[in-house]
Amino acid sequence: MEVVSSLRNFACATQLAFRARSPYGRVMQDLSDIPDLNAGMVKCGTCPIRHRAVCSYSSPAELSVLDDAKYYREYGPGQDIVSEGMPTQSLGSIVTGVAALHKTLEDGRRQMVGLLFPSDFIGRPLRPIAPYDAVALTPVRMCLFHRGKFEGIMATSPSLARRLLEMTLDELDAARNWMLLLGRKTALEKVASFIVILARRTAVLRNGDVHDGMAVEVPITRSAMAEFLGLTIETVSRQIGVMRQRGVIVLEDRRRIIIKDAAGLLALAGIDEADEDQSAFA
Amino acid sequence: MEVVSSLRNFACATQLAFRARSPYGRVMQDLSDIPDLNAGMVKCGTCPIRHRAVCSYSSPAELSVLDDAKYYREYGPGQDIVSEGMPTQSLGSIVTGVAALHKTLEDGRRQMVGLLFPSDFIGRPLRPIAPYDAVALTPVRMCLFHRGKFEGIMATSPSLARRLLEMTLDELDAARNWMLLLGRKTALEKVASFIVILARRTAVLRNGDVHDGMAVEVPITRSAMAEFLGLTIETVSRQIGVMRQRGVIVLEDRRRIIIKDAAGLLALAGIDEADEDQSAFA
DNA sequence: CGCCTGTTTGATCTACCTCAACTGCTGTGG
DNA sequence: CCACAGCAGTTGAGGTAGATCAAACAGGCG
Repeated sequence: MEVVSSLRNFACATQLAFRARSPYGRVMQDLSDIPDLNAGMVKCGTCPIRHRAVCSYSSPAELSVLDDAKYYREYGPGQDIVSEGMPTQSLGSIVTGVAALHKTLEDGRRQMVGLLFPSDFIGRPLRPIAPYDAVALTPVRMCLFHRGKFEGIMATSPSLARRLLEMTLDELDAARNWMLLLGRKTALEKVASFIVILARRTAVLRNGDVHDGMAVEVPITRSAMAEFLGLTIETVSRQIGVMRQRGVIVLEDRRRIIIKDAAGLLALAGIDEADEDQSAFA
Repeated sequence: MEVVSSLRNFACATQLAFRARSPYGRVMQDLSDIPDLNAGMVKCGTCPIRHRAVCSYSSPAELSVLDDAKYYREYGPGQDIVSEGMPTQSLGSIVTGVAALHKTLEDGRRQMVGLLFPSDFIGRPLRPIAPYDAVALTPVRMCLFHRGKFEGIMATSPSLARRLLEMTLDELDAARNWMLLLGRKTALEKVASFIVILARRTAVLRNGDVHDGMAVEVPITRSAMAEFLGLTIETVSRQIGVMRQRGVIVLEDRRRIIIKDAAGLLALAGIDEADEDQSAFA
């Protein structure tokens, strides 16, 4: 378990760095409207998310079945991967990039309900109608399977189902931590918690811990942060300001934060150390 | 899928009625501190939750293995079933009663993160440390397995794992709807949504729909409602008052609500009809 | 009858939202 | 090369939904 979780974090942090250095504009988005079925296609055995994605327990024989069935597709920032209420004909893993799941009320109020990094899985076997939007926040490359094909493979290969159960249980834990945040934390605690989440992803990659002086890349806009936290962008911005004034963090750049006082940040987030290794969103 | 969901709802509504007629006091709770390993023990084949619990896909042969491994235990209202941060040596299904999962911040702020009815599963295979408290809200009877034994059975019998995956995916959907509620709905919408959730459980039991004049049993206290909704008890009470004044509902009793204007209630809850059959917490 | 717990109601306070103006960066076109 | 449009982010002023503090009320149980 520990290994899997470290690897997940590795992927995420890699992505953060990538995103920060390469902000993409509208042109990229339009280009990627064209499905890219071949470019950069990789054999499962050498896939960067091989050891942490839904296929990580699959044997070489099972992998070759997946190899034959899979196809790649790319999405530009802001582009929909799946749309709420629409049937999805395919499902699969994020290979590179960051995506978000959203739910929306009729009047347009939106709440992010998932923040997904490389190796995370999008789509529900056996349920064709998507209960949320999935949107690419950065350029995203997906490794996809047609729904029916995937369900068929899953029925004959228990290792896929087992890994999917494990990942789903982890996501459920994360969702529950997130519910505590949404329902009971103050704005300051919410923003501090979000920075801690990012910091832990980054730290685990280096086999380290969250420590004073470490830099954290923020892979998403203030607006996406606000949707994550159930706040407005103004409140997010103000709370970041508060933490800056208190000397807990320094903004190196709008997308890069230096943690000056890790203990203070943890305290602001209302997180006890015991939660540390339980889940992505402790 | 449809059948399963109807049956789930049947169990819940049964429970609601039971709870409303039989409020238990402290004495019951003390009695139930003594594990009750035999009384009311039932063969899996005739178990009331047989067709919707984690075992619902198990063959007769598999059931007899479960039959040998299982034991019952009862919990009184307010009693802990599992405690956050503690190792759990067993896991299993609710046979009768209602239980809640809570997460707590150091200063005592609490958020409910799960509301569980008969056939729902408590405990995570492969993760011995519980990330939340589980508390009985009414008298609860659990059908339990020792952790190691359950994991062993799961490894050899894919039908258990498959059903558990299905249930976990449903819970994740529910959690995401709940996140939308916590992050973006107003107090009035939250309370209206909660009543709609209860009403749908009740309605589906009768193979009907939420309609004017229907009665809804509220299985939990205002305080538990507040913890569910991320509000205070006072606010919950006031919003119920608002709906009463507007003629949307009538309180027959503190634990029993008559819906006068179902369409109005749905509108207040900010739920569109399309969500109707997607999840317990649409 | 009187206590205890759960609920309602009232008065005030405040954290966060809303509306609005401004800053700074990036890309674009003259 | 500069001007300026467009967007993400910050900052400010003011309003409000919901929390907090406090008191009254209702039902069940000893």
